[in-house]
Amino acid sequence: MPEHQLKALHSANAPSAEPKTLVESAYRSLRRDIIEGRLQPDEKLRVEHLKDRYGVGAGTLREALSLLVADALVASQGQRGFRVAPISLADFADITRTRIMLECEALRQAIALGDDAWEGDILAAFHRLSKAEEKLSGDEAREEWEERNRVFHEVLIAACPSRWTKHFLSILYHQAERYRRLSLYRNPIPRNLHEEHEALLKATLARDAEKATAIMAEHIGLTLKALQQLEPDVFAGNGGTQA
Amino acid sequence: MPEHQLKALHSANAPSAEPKTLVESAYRSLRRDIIEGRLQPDEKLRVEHLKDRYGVGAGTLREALSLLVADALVASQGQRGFRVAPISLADFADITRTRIMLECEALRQAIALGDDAWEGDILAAFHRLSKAEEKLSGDEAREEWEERNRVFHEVLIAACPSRWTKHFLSILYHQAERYRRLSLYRNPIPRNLHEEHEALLKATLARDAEKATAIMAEHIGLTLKALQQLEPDVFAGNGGTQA
DNA sequence: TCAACGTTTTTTCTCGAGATTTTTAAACAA
DNA sequence: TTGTTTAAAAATCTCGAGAAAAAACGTTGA
Repeated sequence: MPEHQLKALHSANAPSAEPKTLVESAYRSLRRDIIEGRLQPDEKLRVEHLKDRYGVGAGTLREALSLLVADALVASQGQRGFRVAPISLADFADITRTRIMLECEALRQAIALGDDAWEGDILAAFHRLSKAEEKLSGDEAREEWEERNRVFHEVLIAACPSRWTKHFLSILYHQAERYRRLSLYRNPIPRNLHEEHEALLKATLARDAEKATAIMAEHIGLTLKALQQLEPDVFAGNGGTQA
Repeated sequence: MPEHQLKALHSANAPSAEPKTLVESAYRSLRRDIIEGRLQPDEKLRVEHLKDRYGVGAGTLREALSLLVADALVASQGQRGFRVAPISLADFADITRTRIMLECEALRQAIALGDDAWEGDILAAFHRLSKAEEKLSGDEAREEWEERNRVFHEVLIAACPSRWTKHFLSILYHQAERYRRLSLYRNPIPRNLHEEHEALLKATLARDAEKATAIMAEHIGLTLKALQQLEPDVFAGNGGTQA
């Protein structure tokens, strides 16, 4: 029964199956609020307050928080409750480097092993992403763009046979999403995301692994560069020197 | 406060700090029982039975199980409870390959960045491991050897600055430990573990990154080869074709 | 003014009981 | 015998209340 393990490994990005339990429902709401910044980094998560906010019991919320520890979006300290995982530039640099290593390797394998159906899926995901890019001006559309961007990256490496690599990448992607929002808000470097994605698409379909991975590394690294050129006050109240 | 995040990321292998809550206590006992095979792969984990076995309440045990989902040692299915994560040869092959990629990269960085204290720690860990290897004949000593082997691998890459790489490696190490026990029980290939570790030590201290990573890849890969040469009935009742 | 101590308040952690859902088993018809 | 429907049984999921710990606060003393 491979389905179970896949679901377990990819619990972080289950396509969009309806949450069947209150725990899962609270888990998703919490994760969304953390990634989108409504629950700020390093903020204390008091169970008594949050159980009203999300309309569940204390035990249920506690269980949802335990699941978020898996994604490293929440940190639990011994007997002193839960906190939103802190952020720092050093941490994002680590996330970016690790993600580049894994995602380039996955892409290399996908290019070597992908079949026709895989190519088709990539084209479809790219098309949907392009459509979302056009109407990115409105703030509402960002939600949709973020989702389609995730799917595009996911489909690119779908032909990679390593479940573990993809599992780790999905964790890193969600981590990076927190930082990406900071970057987009301030908009320091005007990027032409469409061209980046198109170059990635063409190199991949041409089965040019060297070129594709180079573009991918550049593409992922640009968000880090953007954040590095930002004033450090974005990370208000962090530790700062972790990695 | 870097300590929190480190603890969160490395929750899977907290050095040996006393468990301060019942949840953590149950979490450790459960993880131990799963890794050592007392709770068999794919076995159903009924909360009502297990809460007696571990002497905690239902909610507490449920929370501990949620934490184990993080390590992918337990899989939770919608509204149908928890299960021990299944095992398969394909899964172990994936674990091994991914681990080789990450651990070699980490070792390369450690060799480039390690200082004198790091070298000293490696020597100390190697010495303790060697002592444990001598008395490995008895079954009791395996516990100690396994722990010192883990520390040796951990210290080797301690100088690698990437917390995320080390976090993922600690997950993979625990996963591999389940399979390693299967391999040791049957003992198909007589390995000279001491020589392997010594070669690894010498190449690392000589700062020969190419040689060290080559030895590391061979060292990690041997357990997979041993299991591949074993009859497939070791994985009784698995899916078998996942990766 | 500052530091240390003990009390009060808040928060976390833990447990058992009740409501839904899934699974199992039996009964019945074709 | 086989398949479907129904009912009983088991397990999961959820909640609120009580015990233990940590944080906050004010008081006391130098």
